[in-house]
Amino acid sequence: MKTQLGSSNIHTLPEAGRKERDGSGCEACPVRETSMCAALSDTRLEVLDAAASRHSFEPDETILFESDPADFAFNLTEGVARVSKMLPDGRRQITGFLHPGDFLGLSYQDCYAYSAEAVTPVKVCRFRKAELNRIMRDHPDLEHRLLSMASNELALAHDRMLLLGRKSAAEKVASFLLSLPRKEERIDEIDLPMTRGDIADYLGLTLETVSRTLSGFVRQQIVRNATPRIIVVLDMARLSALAAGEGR
Amino acid sequence: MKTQLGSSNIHTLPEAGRKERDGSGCEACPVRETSMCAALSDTRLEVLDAAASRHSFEPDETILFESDPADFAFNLTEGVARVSKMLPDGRRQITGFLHPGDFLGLSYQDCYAYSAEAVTPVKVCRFRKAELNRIMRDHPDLEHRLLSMASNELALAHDRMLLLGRKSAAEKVASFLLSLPRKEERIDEIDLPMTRGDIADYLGLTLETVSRTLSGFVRQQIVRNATPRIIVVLDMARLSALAAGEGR
DNA sequence: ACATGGCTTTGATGTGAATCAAAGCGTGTA
DNA sequence: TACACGCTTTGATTCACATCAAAGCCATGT
Repeated sequence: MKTQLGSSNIHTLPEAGRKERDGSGCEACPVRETSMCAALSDTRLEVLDAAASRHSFEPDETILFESDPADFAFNLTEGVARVSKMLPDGRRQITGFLHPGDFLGLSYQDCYAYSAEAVTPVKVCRFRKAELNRIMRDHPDLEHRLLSMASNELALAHDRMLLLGRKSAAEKVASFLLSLPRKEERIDEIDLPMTRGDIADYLGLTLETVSRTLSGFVRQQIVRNATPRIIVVLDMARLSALAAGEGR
Repeated sequence: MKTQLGSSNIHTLPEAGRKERDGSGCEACPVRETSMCAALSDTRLEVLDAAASRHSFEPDETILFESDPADFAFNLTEGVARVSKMLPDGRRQITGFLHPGDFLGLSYQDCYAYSAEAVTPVKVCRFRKAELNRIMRDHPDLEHRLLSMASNELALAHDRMLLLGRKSAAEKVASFLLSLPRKEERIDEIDLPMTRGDIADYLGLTLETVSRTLSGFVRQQIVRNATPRIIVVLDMARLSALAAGEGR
């Protein structure tokens, strides 16, 4: 999978993504307790609420674009997004998939160092960086929360480097499957909203290798394919061992 | 390069590394202006000074060890260190080389997620995490500084993922050479204090491939070998193009 | 000056994943 | 119902890098 510049893939215009008009604030927000917002009490959250504007993005729409001025930060409230970097000839590395509660756009540089696009329909809270910085000055708890989130991200980034630099294709795919969020009630079902090409660009492989590896897992009865998009884990022990780098 | 468990590679004992007795504080510290300490005025810095203990490590000595309780954070003041993660069978990924001014041990987990060892003789300021957190509460500027350092690290980590996942061996080695700090007066000289095996484990290659690639650069007159440890850049444009993924 | 040991370089060969190529399969649409 | 488009799977072949193996090159110490 080389470039990904489909027709709908327009750069971030000042008002990219549909702006939501309904005043649905933070009270009923699905990530109230898992995102950075958890750092603030209900009353203090009003400051963030006032600073936020809500936006929606359709699949493959660009949320922010590498090298654009980094004026905004985002809180992902619904859907799945991919963060990626490109080489001049189109080679792409997806550096992360974002899920509800994840923060996007932390950076003290002038321009974004990466792009982000919606994988599924996405909703975000958008903040002006300058305003967010002002709020952080007044609310150290928020800054503390962001530091702890950043430090967790850093730990995950180190795991990813180990994966990219030293794991085999099978180990990469196994690790990836286990890194995805699963529903508690269906703990053995893994949803893959992204394409094989996206997965390949995340794991440093080609889409053919991802597909072949997954087929191999099916043949070995490690997983079962409910649909191409839903994978059911049959042998969690084996999958975990592979992911940890213990099985061949 | 598989394991690296040489004789001197003892785990972090409570008092690993020689503790320095001389009271040389922060006034003359070489990283006063580049490390997290830059966030504090001279007077406020005394609080950090009081909380710090100074330690030295010889080459290959362990500064902190993966899975040990993460009680301390470190400020590297002199020397070069490597941060690494291992797979159970000994495959190793070096996730970063640390230079003076770099911070080590940020993490809100109970145990370190990686190991760190000295490459050259290293000096550090060591802080108890609990104490550092207390100081941060009283000095939001320090927390702000750490957040900005963490966000820079995160950006570098994303670059590293692009490198590991999508760059060729030549592009990896070129990127690596240009990522190393150079002296202003000798801007074309690159010092490689680490072994070819370390470089390989950093780039997701083998030491033979690193050596061959470097030899290739010499053959193509891109660099010259002053000693195996000192590389002189002859064609910076070509090297930069390679690193950026523009030359073949 | 001469061994020793650790790192680096170079060479021969092998292999896992990439590349090139062509079917399958599903889902939305006429 | 049938067509079409995009994604996925499978197959044949190639290639970049790994692996295995052997010198070379310094430092250090005797």
